[in-house]
This record gives sequence, C-alpha cells and structure tokens, in this order.
Amino acid sequence: MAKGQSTGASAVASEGATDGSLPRRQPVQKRSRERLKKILDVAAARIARNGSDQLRMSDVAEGAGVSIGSLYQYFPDKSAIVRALAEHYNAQSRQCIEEALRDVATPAQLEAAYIDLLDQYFAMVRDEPVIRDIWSATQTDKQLMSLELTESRLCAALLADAMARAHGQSAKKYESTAFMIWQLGEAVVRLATSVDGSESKAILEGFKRMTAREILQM
Amino acid sequence: MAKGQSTGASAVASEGATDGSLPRRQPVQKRSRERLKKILDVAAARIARNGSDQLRMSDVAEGAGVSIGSLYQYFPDKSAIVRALAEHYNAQSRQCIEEALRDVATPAQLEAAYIDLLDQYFAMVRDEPVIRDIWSATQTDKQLMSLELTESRLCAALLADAMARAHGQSAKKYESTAFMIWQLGEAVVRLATSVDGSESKAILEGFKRMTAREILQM
DNA sequence: TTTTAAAAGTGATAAACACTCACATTAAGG
DNA sequence: CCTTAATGTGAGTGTTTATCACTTTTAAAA
Repeated sequence: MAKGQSTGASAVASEGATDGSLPRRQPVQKRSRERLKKILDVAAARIARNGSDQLRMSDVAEGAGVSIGSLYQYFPDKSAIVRALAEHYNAQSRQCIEEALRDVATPAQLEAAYIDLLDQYFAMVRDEPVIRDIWSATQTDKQLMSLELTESRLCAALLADAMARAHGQSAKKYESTAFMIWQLGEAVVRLATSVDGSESKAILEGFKRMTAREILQM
Repeated sequence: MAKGQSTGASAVASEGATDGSLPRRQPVQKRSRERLKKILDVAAARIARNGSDQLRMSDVAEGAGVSIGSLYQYFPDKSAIVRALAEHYNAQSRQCIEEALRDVATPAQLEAAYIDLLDQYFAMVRDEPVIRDIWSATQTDKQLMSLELTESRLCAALLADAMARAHGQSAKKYESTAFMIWQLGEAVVRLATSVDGSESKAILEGFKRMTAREILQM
C-alpha cells in the first residue's frame, strides 16, 4: 500500500469553481500533462525531505525543470500543490479501505478487518513522510482541512456500513460512533508514529482493545 | 477556568539556553516588564481574532505601541510569542488538573473527576480561540510541539497517579494507558469543537463511555 | 548634582518569499 | 504556410520577518 511511486498525472489542480482563487488551466496537450506530473513528483519528494512549510516554489520549479510561471499555470497557490497530493493519497487509501471492509458480514470479520486496517494505516503513515506532513498542513489550510474532514466522513461511513452488516442493524445507528472512532484512529496513528517503537506498540494495542470492544458491543 | 483575562507578565521569552537562537533580554526594569505584558496581551488578542499564521510582527508592535526592534528584544522570533502564550495557558490548565485529581482515592471519585475534567477542558477549548490556535501552531513549530508533548506527559502522569490511588496499584502500570487516553482526549475535544453542537455532544459522550470503562477496568 | 555604564528602545534596511503579467514560444487545424 | 489557442517564461512587485548601528532612559556611583 502506498509504495512511494510516482503520483500520476490524474490529479488536477482543483478547477476552482466558486472558491476565491482564479481557475487554473487544465492541461490538454501531452507535454503539459507530463510537466504537471513532474511538478507533483518533485513537490512530493521535497515535502518528504523537508516538510511542506519548507517547500519553496523556486525549488519545485527548478527540480521539475520549469519556470515559476508554469507552476502557477496549474496551481493557484502553493497550498494547492499540497491539496493535490492529499487528494492523490486519499484516493489510494480509500481503495484499500473499501476492499478491506467490503466483505464484512459477521462481528468476527468486522473485528479482523478493523484491526488489520489499523495496522495497515499505521504502517502507511510511518513509511510515508508526505502523509504525515499533509496532516500538519491541514491545521493551517482551511480548504485542506475541509477536504480531509470530508474524506474522513466518507471512510467513517464505510465503517458504519460494515458495522451495520455485522450486527444486522441500520447504518444510521453507527454513524456517529464510527466517525469518532475513525478520527481517533487517525489521531492515535499520528501519535504512535511520533514516539519510539516500544511505546507506539503499547499505544496501538491499547487503542485496538478499547475500540474493538466499542465496535463489537453495540 | 481560563476567563480570557490578561496573560500576566510572568511568562518570559524562554531564555534560550542551548537552542539555536540568541538569548533575549530578560526585563529587569518595571517599564519593560509592562511593555512585555502589553505585547503578549496584544498578540493574544490578534491571534484570537485571526489566528497565529495571520499574526504580523508589525501589527503587534503597533498595537502594543512599541517598535519592531523592541519585539525582538524579548522574543527571538515570531513563534516564540506563541510559545510564551502556550506556556501561560499550560500553567493555568495544569493547576485545574492538579486540583481535580488531587483528592481521588476511589474508582467512583476517579470516574467523576475524569468526566468533569473532560467537560471543563471542552468548555475551555471551545471558549478560548487562542488555545485552538496554539494547537494548530504545534504542527508547524517543532519547539512548540515538544513543549506541548512534555506538558501532555506531565498531565498524563497526574492521571496515572490518580488511577493508581483509585485501584491501589503502582502508577507505573497505568502510565502508557494514561498517556494514550490523555492524547486522545485532546484530539476528541478538538474534534468536538470543530463540529456542530449536537454532534459534538454525541462524540464527547461516546468518548466518555469508552474511556471511562478503560480507566475503571484495570 | 554630575557622571557613567548598563538597560531599553528605535526604525531604516537587508533578505527571503509568493505570486503576477506582458511577452515569447509551441502545437494543431485549415 | 498561416492563424489561433495553448503553453511557457522570468524579471519585477509587494509583503513580511528579522537585524543592527545607533539613541534614549534608568539607576546607581562618584
């Protein structure tokens, strides 16, 4: 999961509909699509190394072999680059989550899938500095924050559905709990990746125990 | 608790010991102590209004009626102002926490104190924009992050002690759980303050139920 | 009081950035 | 080849943090 490969050119500088900033050009020619991909790849590498607050537009331009002006052709501002990367990682994770929860039909399967998902998420965050950094940026960029909140609600809904199937009840009943647990899961994984190995293990296990009980006893 | 009063002049621009930046002057004359207090008050007000990333040194200088140069006499850089405010709020909160947990001796008292603390903390974060903002800044300022992590471990230790007293066991046994729960508590309160009223209530109650069980069943 | 040295205070100025825009270049269809 | 739209450019603009050589204030010694 998330093996640090190229970010692909599918992510597009969110065609600014009603948000304040001017809409940027959408690449239609092959050359410009390749440049956009290169820009995102370079930005991801720079962020992995130094964090997004140390990201310099001039660095990205130089690394991607384009001019400053070209950067602003696809991204209304610096934070839009981070947002594009966030969307890329979100799409990737969501696919894993859907796969893991899709076939849950019993409480035992629910527990297994949930534990597995937590471990996978922890491993991904631990190994992908960019993901940790996107979380930081979430605190200073309102647009990114609402993007991530929306994503989180979406994932929580998938969990609520799985809970509903496992317990043979309506998903509505589990929505709020699933959302809380999902958010806490993100928080606990961030915490676990920021302390040393033995403590991170204890924290993660404690959380699993506490939340598995909550998910199963309803 | 935390009634938005003046920040007081006790907070001092952390006398840079071995951290990279030059040590700043410690005010010894009355006039300069008053100016320092004014600077912190103005900064807190500006942060409450617009957030610390919108804080401008020139604004603070103008608001406090001092020159830019004077700001740098007490603070090595902009983020040091936020750190000074963080230390102020930390000291304030810790006192409440100590009072609330000091007399815990039974499981029932532990549960009551814990629930009460959560409610108080939620109310404080909800009513003090500066505290929410300091949390955001934590993500971009390494020094602030470690300051807050240290504070969190300190508070978690207070909780672990209370658990030990309530259950008649060694505090060592509860350290890791207390730390996890404390960190999750901070996360859940931030989450609760960022969603609307009815959902925030559901989230907070769910968390109380889940964690109270964990704290009492050990 | 006068003198003196340390403390406190100042603001023009350097340096670092994000972002713009008038213009240059390249691709595609006729 | 010619025309038009898509792309691409980078010097220049504006904003902001932070510095430092210098002035003013304070308090205590002479």
